[in-house]
Amino acid sequence: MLHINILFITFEFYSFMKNFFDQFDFQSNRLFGELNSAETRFVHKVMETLPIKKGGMLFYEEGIPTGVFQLKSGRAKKFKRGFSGEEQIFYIYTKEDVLGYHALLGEERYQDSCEALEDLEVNFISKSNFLKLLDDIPRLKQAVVKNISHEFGVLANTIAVLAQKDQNTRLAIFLLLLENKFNQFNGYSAGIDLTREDLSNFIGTSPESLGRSLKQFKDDGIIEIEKRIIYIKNREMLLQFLNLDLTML
Amino acid sequence: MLHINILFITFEFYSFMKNFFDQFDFQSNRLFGELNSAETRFVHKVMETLPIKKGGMLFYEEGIPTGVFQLKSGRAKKFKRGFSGEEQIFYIYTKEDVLGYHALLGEERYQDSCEALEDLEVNFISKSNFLKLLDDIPRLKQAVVKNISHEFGVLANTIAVLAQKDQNTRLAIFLLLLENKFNQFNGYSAGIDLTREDLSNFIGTSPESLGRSLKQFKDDGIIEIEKRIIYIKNREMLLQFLNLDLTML
DNA sequence: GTAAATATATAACATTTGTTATTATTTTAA
DNA sequence: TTAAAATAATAACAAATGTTATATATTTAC
Repeated sequence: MLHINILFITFEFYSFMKNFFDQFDFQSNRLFGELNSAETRFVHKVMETLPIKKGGMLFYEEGIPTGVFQLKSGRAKKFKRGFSGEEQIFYIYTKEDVLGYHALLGEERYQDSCEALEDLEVNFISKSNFLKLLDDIPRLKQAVVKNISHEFGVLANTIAVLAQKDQNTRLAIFLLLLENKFNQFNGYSAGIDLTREDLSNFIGTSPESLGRSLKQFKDDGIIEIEKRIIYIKNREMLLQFLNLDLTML
Repeated sequence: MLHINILFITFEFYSFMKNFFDQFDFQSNRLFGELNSAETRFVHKVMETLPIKKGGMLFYEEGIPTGVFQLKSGRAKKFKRGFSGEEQIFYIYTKEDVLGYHALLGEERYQDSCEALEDLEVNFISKSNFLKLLDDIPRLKQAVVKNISHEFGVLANTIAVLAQKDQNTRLAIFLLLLENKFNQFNGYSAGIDLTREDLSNFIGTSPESLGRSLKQFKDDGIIEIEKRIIYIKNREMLLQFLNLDLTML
């Protein structure tokens, strides 16, 4: 009886976590996944491999759209600059993610910038080829539109976190999200490897103030840091920041 | 010579302000505006007028999509609830705005909630009728997709403001935006009329702390308050919070 | 119109975050 | 490998924001 109960809790918990991660994930890695093998062949035909160095730009805010990218390996940050020029990161792309299609679906210019966080291998599809793919594969167009709609919800969720949560809570949330995102292809956790500046530009604080929160988490045994890589040691304590109604789990 | 210079400054200033307002405006009031008269007749044919009382819900987060709304009069807030249930407003719709189409373009459920801030007159288009319109008028579908893409940029800009700016700056920005949005159909300013709770749920603070910022603005002669309505008295001082490079204006 | 309920304004104190400065560590380039 | 440059960690103090409490004003319901 107890055993069954535990299984039930576990199932509820995993579905909560899945929902939590989905709410903050663009899921653009699924875009080409729903195609059949003939369509997939079409897509791969027009892809060209492109190496991009760490620090290189995939595209610039206000730049004229060139095409669509899929990351084969590496990570890239998407950000916007405010009036005063400060960088605000609002997403980090990883392996398999597709990006750059917003500007092709109506807007004339890129609305944000994308920069490689490390050396990237990228599959590139030129603007004309991608628009042709959308025309030839209605299911792909439908999937892209659906995904943009989903991404809208992700940004709305991000707004809620940034506007409502204090710094430690924001850090807890982003650590959970980043570890999930960075390690979904590994069987183990390789930790969270970001410069303090990037991490602080993501959670909305200064690097010094972020450092203080990290130290608190270290002192509480929630995380460990080696070099600059953050390892989560106590996931439960991070989840407590979410202020969940645990009776439902 | 001086005269020409002043004109130049004025032009630059207005184009800056226009750009500023556009960056934070969904512009969904333009959606039906680009249609020709025959298409417009089609659209109006399937619209039905719907009165909604203050506090009434146009739709709920997680609810099954019913259709699309256009406000004929009144204002409505769009919000999402965080894990702990706190309301985060991320947009306020006014006269002419069209809303509710995200959920129809792929997502199964509404991703956010929309509530009438006052008694509304609404034009409603049912889901099936709207989807038929999108099929019959490709230009409309194109415009909707383009607009969602634009809205994505608005949310990204909102994220940058909420993550990077302190409370007084956020208040200054939102006051400028709200006054522009609320009074774009009037020749004069009728001020900003929102409950303190709604305003604080928009700028990301508590009503008490918002009150303190409002008091500071009052003491500095930036605003005046009557009943709860906020009147901007010194627009220049609000603009200074934007930290602009004024040499370009 | 009046009482009750709700919303707003304000102040005082606690906590969090921003900022400046200094030291330690890591990375880069010669 | 080593020196220089860049990044990260930490501390101390200043400023901003959260929180609790109380008084005032406004709206609602009878």
